[in-house]
Amino acid sequence: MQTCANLPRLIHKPTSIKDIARIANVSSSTVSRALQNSPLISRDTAEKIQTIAKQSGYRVSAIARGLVTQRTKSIGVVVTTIADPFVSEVVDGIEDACNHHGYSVFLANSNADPDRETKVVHSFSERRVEGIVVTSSRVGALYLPLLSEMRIPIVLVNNQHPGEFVNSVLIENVKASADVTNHLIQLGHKRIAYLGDRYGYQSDTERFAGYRQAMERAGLPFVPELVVHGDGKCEGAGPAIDVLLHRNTRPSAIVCYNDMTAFAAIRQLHALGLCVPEDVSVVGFDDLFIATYMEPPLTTLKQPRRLMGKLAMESLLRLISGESTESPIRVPAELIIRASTAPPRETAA
Amino acid sequence: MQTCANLPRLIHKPTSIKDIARIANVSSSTVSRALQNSPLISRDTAEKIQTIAKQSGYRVSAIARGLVTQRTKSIGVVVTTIADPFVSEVVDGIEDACNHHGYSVFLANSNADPDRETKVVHSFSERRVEGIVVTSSRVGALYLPLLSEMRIPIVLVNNQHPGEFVNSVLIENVKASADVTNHLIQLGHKRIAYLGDRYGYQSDTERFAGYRQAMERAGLPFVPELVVHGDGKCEGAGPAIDVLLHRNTRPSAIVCYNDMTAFAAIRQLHALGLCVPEDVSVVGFDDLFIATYMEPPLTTLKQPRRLMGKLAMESLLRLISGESTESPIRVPAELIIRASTAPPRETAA
DNA sequence: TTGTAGGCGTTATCAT
DNA sequence: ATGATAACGCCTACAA
Repeated sequence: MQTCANLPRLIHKPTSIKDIARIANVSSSTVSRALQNSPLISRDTAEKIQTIAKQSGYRVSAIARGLVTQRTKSIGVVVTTIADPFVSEVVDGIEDACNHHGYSVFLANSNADPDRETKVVHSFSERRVEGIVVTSSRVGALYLPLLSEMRIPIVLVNNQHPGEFVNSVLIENVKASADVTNHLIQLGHKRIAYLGDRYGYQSDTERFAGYRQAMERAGLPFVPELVVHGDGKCEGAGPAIDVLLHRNTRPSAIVCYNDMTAFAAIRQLHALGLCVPEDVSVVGFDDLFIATYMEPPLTTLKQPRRLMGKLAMESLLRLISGESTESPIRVPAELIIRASTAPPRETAA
Repeated sequence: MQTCANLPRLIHKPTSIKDIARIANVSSSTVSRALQNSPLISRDTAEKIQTIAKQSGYRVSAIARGLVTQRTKSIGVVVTTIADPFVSEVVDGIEDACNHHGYSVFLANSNADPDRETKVVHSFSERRVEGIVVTSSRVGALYLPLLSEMRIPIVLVNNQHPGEFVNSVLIENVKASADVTNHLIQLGHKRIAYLGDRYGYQSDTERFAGYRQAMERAGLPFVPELVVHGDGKCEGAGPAIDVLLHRNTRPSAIVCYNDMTAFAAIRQLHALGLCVPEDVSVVGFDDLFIATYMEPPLTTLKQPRRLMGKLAMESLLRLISGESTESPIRVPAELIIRASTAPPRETAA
């Protein structure tokens, strides 16, 4: 338990280009140039200056530089919550790409609150970020007015919106969802339920479309009773499962909007005395790392999350540099078959 | 698939205080004051100016302001990887606290690479962040020289280091680990193993100490054979379990360094045909949200991660404002008993 | 190769 | 209550 009062620090001021200039007996422009390895500087002075800079622990003020260059080399990332495992991996990819390009990232949670989200974007705007990437927001519509006003390029991950400075990176949801539904169909399932998300997320809509497409192509009837909605998180799935199982048509398999939903669904099924996959097959979407560790290990769709972050950032950089870009960028999801799916009871052996 | 070439944006410049001044026919200082609701301004002009500001979509340049005020209202957060569920929740707490205080957060991954970590801190320094929080780094020692040079307050989460501008927020690891070990002892276990982390993390050391303390106080012998090390992640635990089970003394319970390790351990035990908790009890540390969803649900220690982030940020703010502070801050972990622990076979019934 | 001067968008310190 | 002016730390013509 140590205590420290450290007011003196507040007086401290970092060494500036001028300080170095004084020591080196040159003008501050010379220092500036030397520090940027400008070819207009003699070897000698350049070295001398760099030595002094190092010794004095000099660090350019990115903020002073930003003021004059009008480029902050920073971007903003707004997420619903960074605590979401899907989101955090995407951000990991974004951050990595940022490094490679000398950018820094501002991070902000919106907590899915439109007000908060607006404030965040404003704050980013004040900080003069060169671009913004938004992951998994359902309020993409908010950005259109905001950005036309701010003229900052934006990239949406798992959400889409038309617009001049707006790009998107999306999973091939329809195909992926159809893939996993087909997997169930091939196992012999006929009464396949869809457990979706409550909010009007684009990804939910698309996954639902893929589900319907696969059912239709297989000549299986679409039964509205087999469609139910959670809230995209664990909490909502339990009740949704209850509802589903108390309807007339009982499913032999459930396509879940995402892994979290699937976890909760499986748990609820267990609570109701049902076995997975013996009584009901369950599939997720995401391939969170714990999907492997579940009992049973979850059949799901693997999204290249880090890659999505990387692509989003690269797309943003293109937007920033004024290059023409292609949008949306669609990335494929890979079907990972594990043990939560099996042929239905009546068909199996 | 839409294409857009948007070079014009690059020419665009945000409206400044001067623009507003011109429109309102006042000096820029008046505008500055009006925008800050200075009492030195007449109601009328203030309103007029604010209206114009709103209409023209004016946003203060935080960077210009920062240059003159010498306060950026920003902090840096360095993490090994934001994709780690423990880390991301801590960051969630930090971010939240930042909001409440008008701060923005720069996020950077170090990937546990000292070089990278140094670069990150330098980058933060250039951006003139007012403080830095570092989570779960094992290279805390790096910071001492760096920061004495930069004089930026730092708060370490789950790591500790003495120093003038350094504070720490830590879990009461020793007690928590002793608690969970005691839980096993009370169930009747005697051959309790410890599955630790490979790196020299402080938290690992402390948890190991708690384990030993509990064993000793219960009069149980310390068996070095029962101690094995993974790598703090899933990958390392499997092999470690193999090693452990091929030694002479077979444990009836395993205290794992964290939940991830525990998941992997359970999985490996299953692979070896052993049942949890019938054959071997397993406990984790963290209470990741999926701990509930595991089969069996994991007995573990719940760390108040969000709170830790919040406390870290508040501690940092105090450091920033030069207040004297108390360090380290220790937060308790709560024992959550679930189904992965049971009396050992020979004792049961 | 180096120096001078001006400005980036604010705030702060004087005056008025 | 408002305006003029000078910073803040850096970059970049333009001059020398």
